[in-house]
Amino acid sequence: MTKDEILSAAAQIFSQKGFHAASMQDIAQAVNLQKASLYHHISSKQDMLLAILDQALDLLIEHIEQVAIQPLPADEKLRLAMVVYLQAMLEQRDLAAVLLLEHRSLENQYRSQHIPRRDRFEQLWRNMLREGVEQGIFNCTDLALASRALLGVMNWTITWYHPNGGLSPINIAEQTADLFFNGLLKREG
Amino acid sequence: MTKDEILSAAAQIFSQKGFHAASMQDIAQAVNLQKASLYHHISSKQDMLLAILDQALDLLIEHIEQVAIQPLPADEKLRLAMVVYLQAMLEQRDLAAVLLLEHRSLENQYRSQHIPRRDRFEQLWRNMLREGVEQGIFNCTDLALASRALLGVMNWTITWYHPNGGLSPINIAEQTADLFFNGLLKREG
DNA sequence: GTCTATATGGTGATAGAC
DNA sequence: GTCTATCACCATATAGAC
Repeated sequence: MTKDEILSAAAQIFSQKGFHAASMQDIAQAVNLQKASLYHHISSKQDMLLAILDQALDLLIEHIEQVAIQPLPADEKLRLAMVVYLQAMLEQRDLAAVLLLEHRSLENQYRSQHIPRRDRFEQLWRNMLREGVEQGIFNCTDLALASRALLGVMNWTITWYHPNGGLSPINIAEQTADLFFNGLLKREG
Repeated sequence: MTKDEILSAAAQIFSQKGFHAASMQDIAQAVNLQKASLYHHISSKQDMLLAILDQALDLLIEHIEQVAIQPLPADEKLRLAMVVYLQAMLEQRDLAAVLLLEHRSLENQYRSQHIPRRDRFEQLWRNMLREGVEQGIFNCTDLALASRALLGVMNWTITWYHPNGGLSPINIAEQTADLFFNGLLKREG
């Protein structure tokens, strides 16, 4: 048994039941161990949560940064980032769900380790929006609000997506990007 | 002590700590009772959660329905609904946060009571989108996806809004509606 | 309607054998 | 590295006095 296998099982259970409703017993059972044996690999339940959050954030940051550094027009870059982000999110649903919905279960001491990385992640989105404003192609009066709207429209997907629901991740990603870029209203003419 | 006072305190604590992390002890303390005394007013913790979810949903449905029945052009109607919804949500943050983030802590038997109302709520949004499509003013190929994007951009607000954060609810509501209607891209010309 | 006391069971975590 | 056994604690909920 490896630490990664345990974290993977834990992520699945945390995402299904929520951090506090999930017990060490549940996790041990999922990997066919006694719960005491888990503590050979991890030091506490909070420690597991932090590890999962960091792992999820690393995964997403890595994807987004690869897009962010490319010399593309801001609209193409942001669209690509949205598609890449949504695909990664929906293909690693357990990790993403824990990152987005369980991060508040982190106790203060652990949270202070995690927060800086999360800020950097949000900064990536804000910077991509800023580029578009500077290039005169984004219509955006408040960068902070726009980046939160952008994250909202993407992150909320984790609350309703099911892999057998008819829409594929790429399909969802493209349509969501279209809607966010063009808006709901039909253009005149 | 009334049931409503207890539910109100419970909503605040559920929204702060999450349902499972909040104890009956916490709630009793918040209303200056012994935890055993709570059971004179409510029958279980799950019962409290269901009551809060229903209360929150009632509040929001009531607001949205009042807008939905008005004979307005679809774009004006949806914009008004968004503003009304966001204002109600941000002014009743505790209720809304429990509704949006803790509903999955409901056990199956309780959930089956709650789900039909929730479906009706989502149907209200979908219908308003449909009206706009029928009137030829909304650009929307997939009603289900668009309504989820719409709910995402609004509901995510509950995860970051703080009343002393500079932006007022009405301010947030107007800007969010603008962005969702017009899109991020600047129009040509 | 609120209290004290308690039943009953699960929790995260540790000790120490193998 | 995994086990059995156990600790100390907290959870939801109930019983019954006042």
